[in-house]
Amino acid sequence: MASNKRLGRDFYLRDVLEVAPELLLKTLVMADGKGAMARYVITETEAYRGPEDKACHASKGRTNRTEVMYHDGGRLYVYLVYGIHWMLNIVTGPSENPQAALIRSVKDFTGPGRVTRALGIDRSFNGEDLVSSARIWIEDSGIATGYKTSERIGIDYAGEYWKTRPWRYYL
DNA sequence: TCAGTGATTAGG
DNA sequence: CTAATCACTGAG
Repeated sequence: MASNKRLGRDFYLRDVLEVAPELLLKTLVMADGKGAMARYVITETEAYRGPEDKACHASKGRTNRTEVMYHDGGRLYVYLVYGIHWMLNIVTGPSENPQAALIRSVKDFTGPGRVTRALGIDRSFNGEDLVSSARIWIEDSGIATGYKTSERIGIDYAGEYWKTRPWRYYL
């Protein structure tokens, strides 16, 4: 029987290159506070890894915006891009080690901006802790899987090396 | 193919 | 204060 159990801190404390692919097929759960829960299976992620990664916001240093990425893994990093779209990221790794996994798609909602629109994610979720939050968390479906990889999308500015890292993971 | 949109950042 | 940039999307 599938475990349907909330993932604990240890899951998120590992390197983003381990966590990002393992998020595939896990279930993102949203509770509305009135007893209703919506469940979304994660189908596409990307890894952003440390100050050296020119595509990672932490490559520009520690700022108010990037502060949450310096926390222990398990927090959410939510920011607005192009003035329109909220991006949902899961902070990974130990503290002082800025990394995050971008949730690009869940089942039925393809594209990071569409995911947050469908789920009602906005800046109020920035910093939320998936390990203790009453309104959002991730459950282990107990299903193992294979996956594909590719270059990350939308980071042409990062230069040839970082642009070509195969850090996008999808089913 | 390309405009929209506004938070964030660097710089004067 | 100004100006540039942007981990995207939908319309045409």
